[in-house]
Amino acid sequence: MTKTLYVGNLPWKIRSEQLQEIASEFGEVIGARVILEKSTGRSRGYGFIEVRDEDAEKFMTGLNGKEVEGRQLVVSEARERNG
DNA sequence: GTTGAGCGTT
Repeated sequence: MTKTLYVGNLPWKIRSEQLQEIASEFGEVIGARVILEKSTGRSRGYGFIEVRDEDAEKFMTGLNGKEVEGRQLVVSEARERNG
C-alpha cells in the first residue's frame, strides 16, 4: 500500500519533478505533486509525495530537515482530503 | 523582478 506525505518549506523554484528526484534519494517515489498557484502557476512552497507505506518512515526521517536550495524541508504525514 | 506557514489537482 502507499502513503501520502506532506512536504513543506520548499523553494519557489522546486516543481513536482524536482521533488520526486529529491525524495527518490530515500526510496521509491510513486508520485510527487507540488502545489502551484492556480492563476500565476508559481509554487506555493509545499507539495505531496506518494511513497510505500513501509518506506514512509525513511522518507520522513530523511526528507524532514533536508537542506534543499538553502531551505530545510518539512515532512509530515498528509491529511485526508475527504474525511 | 515580491513572499515563507501551511495540507492538493484533475
